[in-house]
Amino acid sequence: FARLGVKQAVIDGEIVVLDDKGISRFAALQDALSQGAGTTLVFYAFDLLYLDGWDLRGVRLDKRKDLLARLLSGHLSGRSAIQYSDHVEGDGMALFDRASELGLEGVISKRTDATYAGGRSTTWMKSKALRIENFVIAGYTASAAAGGIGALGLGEWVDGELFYRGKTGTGFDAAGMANLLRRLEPLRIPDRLEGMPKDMLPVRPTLTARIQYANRTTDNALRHAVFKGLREAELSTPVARKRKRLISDADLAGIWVTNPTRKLFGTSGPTKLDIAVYYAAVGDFMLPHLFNRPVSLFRCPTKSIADCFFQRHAFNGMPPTIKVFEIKNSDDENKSYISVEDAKGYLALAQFGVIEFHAWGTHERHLEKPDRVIFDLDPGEGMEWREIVSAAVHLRGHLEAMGLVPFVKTSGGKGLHIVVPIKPKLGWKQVHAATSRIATQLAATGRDTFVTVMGERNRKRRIFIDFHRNARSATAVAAYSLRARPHLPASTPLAWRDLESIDSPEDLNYSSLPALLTTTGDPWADINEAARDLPA
DNA sequence: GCCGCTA
DNA sequence: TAGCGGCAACGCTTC
DNA sequence: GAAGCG
Ligand SMILES: [Mn+2]
Ligand SMILES: [Mn+2]
Repeated sequence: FARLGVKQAVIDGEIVVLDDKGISRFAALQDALSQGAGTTLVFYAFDLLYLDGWDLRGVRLDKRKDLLARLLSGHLSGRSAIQYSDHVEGDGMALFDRASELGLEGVISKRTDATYAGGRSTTWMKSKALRIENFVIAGYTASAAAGGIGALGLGEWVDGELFYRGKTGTGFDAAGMANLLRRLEPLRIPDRLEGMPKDMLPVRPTLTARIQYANRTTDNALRHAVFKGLREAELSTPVARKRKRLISDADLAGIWVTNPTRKLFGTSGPTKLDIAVYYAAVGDFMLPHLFNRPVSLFRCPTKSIADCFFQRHAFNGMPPTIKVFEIKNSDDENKSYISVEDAKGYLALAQFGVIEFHAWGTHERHLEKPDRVIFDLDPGEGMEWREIVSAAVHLRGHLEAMGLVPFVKTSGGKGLHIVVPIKPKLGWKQVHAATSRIATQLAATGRDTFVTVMGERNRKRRIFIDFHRNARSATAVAAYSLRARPHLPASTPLAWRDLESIDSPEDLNYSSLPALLTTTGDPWADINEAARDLPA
């Protein structure tokens, strides 16, 4: 400001932080203000109220901006900390559409002949851009005239509860509608959400749609909602391979649970039966990775998510075919441990409220010689999904250069697991140390991206390479295990070529995964043949 | 979710 | 017999 | 030695 050719001026404007596309991001400004340094603040000047003795508040807007532009001109470059906030006269609608497209927050419109007025007034208005967000499809209205569906009923999860948010009747063509109808019809359920119209047919809220809308009514319903497509994961179809059946029809017929309709968390969402059905559906793919490994179960037998607990020892009432054996702990005491060794025991665990399976990186037959190691990439706050993906690809290259064959799965949360099959030759101490070295080497290639230490605040905006899952008695969530969170995401093995096409790992969950697996099969089917020697 | 104790 | 309470991991790292 | 972490 000191360089401007002026003694005193009052300039109205806004301080912003721009992202790499030059778009103002409020969240980035908050970050910048709380962290103090490191980012570049920019002041956008949009009005001039006073200039060297002249009060300009009574002057027309177009004249004021003209003066402002002349005051600043000659002092600004594209990188200056002060920028002139330019305007467009005339076609407001076209500008608004373009702003929506670019993902801008919206448009401010002002009358060119207006004098300055602080606060709200009729001479200017703010038009928030249309936004696209995800909503659950909670129902639909049937309409023969429209070709099946009249409108989709939309829902939104808030604290584990589903609320009706209105409907949309536009955005789908004939083919899209036929597909939607085919998907929605089998999902019909009896109970309507509060506020849902009487002619709407409620469905299980398992499909998510991208919905564009302008704003919300006072009771939070969407205005001008437009269907922009289903949000779902898409995976590649490999050359057909025969599905090896590990679960027989007799096993399936024997599935039994008490309280099948018990909602796991809160008043809506998945039930105990959903868990049983999911594990029955994925068992053929999951069991090869689970059989005969010491396993810890994460159980949620009651309604309260806070009462969930880990169980690694044998327990009363256990399914009879769950195997029990002894393992010495670090104090040399014998403790009972368990493993799954047939489909019957596996399927029976749903009755005990088992949601998650966590396995050791070894088999009972050679307990002290691990056969799989895992690098758990944990994103710190502020890490984007695509950054985790590129970190995983980076680590893959590193491991392949060592002659190893890495596999990838989602963790079920926000991270990724890189799993490497190894020949069971080294002991736990050596394996843990070897993975520590690999993690440290990787971290050295990007100090700003990676950390290998657990505690430390520095995990913010970094990826923690957690190699400690490779210590004796440590576990990692098993391939295809669900996670005990509201929409039951699954830890999902992926083909490397599919990794980049996933944009939100929560789309891989108890409801979507069984169908996806019937076309993809298990991308880890050949993992055991890929075991190599881990350099000690 | 299950078991064992108590009223 | 209905109801209630106890119970269901662990080892390593970091402070 | 206690607290945090997964
Ligand atoms: Mn993780
Ligand atoms: Mn971790």
